[in-house]
Amino acid sequence: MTPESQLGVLTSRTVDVISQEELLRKLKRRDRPLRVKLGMDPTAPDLHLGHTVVLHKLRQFQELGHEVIFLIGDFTGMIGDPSGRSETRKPLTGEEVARNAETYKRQIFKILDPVRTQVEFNSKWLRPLTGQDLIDLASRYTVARMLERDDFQKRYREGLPISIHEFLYPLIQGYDSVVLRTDVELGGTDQKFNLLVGRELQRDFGQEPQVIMTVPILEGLDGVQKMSKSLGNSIGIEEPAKEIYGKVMSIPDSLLVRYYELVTPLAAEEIDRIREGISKGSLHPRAAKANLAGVLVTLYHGAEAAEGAAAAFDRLFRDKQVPEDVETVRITTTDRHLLLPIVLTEAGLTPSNSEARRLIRQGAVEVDGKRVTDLDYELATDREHLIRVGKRRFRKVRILQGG
RNA sequence: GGGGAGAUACCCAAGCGGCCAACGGGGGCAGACUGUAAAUCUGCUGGCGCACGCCUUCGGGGGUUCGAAUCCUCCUCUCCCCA
Repeated sequence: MTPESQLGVLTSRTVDVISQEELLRKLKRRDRPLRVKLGMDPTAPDLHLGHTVVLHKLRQFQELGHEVIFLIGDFTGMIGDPSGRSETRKPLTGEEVARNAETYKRQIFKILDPVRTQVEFNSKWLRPLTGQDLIDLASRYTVARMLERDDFQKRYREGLPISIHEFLYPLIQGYDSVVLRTDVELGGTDQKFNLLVGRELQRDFGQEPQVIMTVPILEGLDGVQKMSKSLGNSIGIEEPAKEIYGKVMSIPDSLLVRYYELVTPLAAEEIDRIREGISKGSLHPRAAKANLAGVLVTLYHGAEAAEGAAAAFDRLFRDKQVPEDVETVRITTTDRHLLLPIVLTEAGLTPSNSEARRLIRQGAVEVDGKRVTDLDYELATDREHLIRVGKRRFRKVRILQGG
């Protein structure tokens, strides 16, 4: 592939590329593969679709023969990422870091090619730094420039706290690029500032500055906020096939094409066809979404799992049938009967009796196919009951005498 | 170093001695409608064998009071102004 067409592929579906000219120049040099860096915190190794946006982009680099440096920020992780909340993070033990790293590898290699991926830990070169080294590093940047960063600026303006050590985070991240002699660094758009600091520092250290590329931040299930586990709107790539399938089906239509673009490995032409089909009305959004769900489940669990998930989904929601694999719970009681709210909680269908009562009052509970709104409803022992809470919580419950 | 403001439930934000488990908004959950979409409407949103009852909760500790999220005191944290 010519450097020009490589550039076309690599810059598609990105937000910033600083700069295209430099990237092209690097691509043209062809003396060695480019070193492309992605850094991640080792604290939350549960990757979700949001994380995969940048991984897909990295995969494209690999397919063009370049090398990925997957940097696990085990040192910076201890500082705490200021991009999020300013909560102090408990330091991780070496053991935890190692375990998280393994989890990362397992997850990222569902997308990345292990052969072309180098995994690094930044504690390797950061821990040996002396206080003097750190002061030297800190002297290379000014407070005014730090405050250019969006979230610092915003917090400063709004009178929210900013700890001094948060300024170290971008500096150190940039320093990693110096140590690794990175050619290109990728990240989400929220990383733009940090990535740029890396550029500046490399220049300051007499290196050719890295090109930085940012990819869009993926919206979560709510369609508005960024996908994040703590916001509860994420789809984890190691979630069960049925979960992934179901969650994908519930994304807003407005995100449909965006998901195709950002979190599937499908070719641009194919996505164009889908987009057109939807806008012309020849492809029902639901069908496009089912296809998307299938593609994603296949990616993470294989084709067979995807078929199973689709079948289970249709059974439950299209045919309105009870799922095939409902978990059975046994509850032992000394009474002859048990009250429904208590059974719900005991069976793990509701977090508390109060919540159970609320749901019953609201008509969200069915026992053996019949809606029950009586709080005093009692379940008979010696036989199995099928209980449903809301749309998708099912459980078979058997109440045993005993005690 | 001096002066001022503030810390309330998942988030924002009222309350400023009893009527407060705590207004309102967001979020979440549930029902109706659907394509498990969106939009919309409605209800719920601390726990307790279901209660005009009890327990826990308003940064942390101690105190005043019949009674405190509300008053006093000490502590911790945050912001602003001056130096």
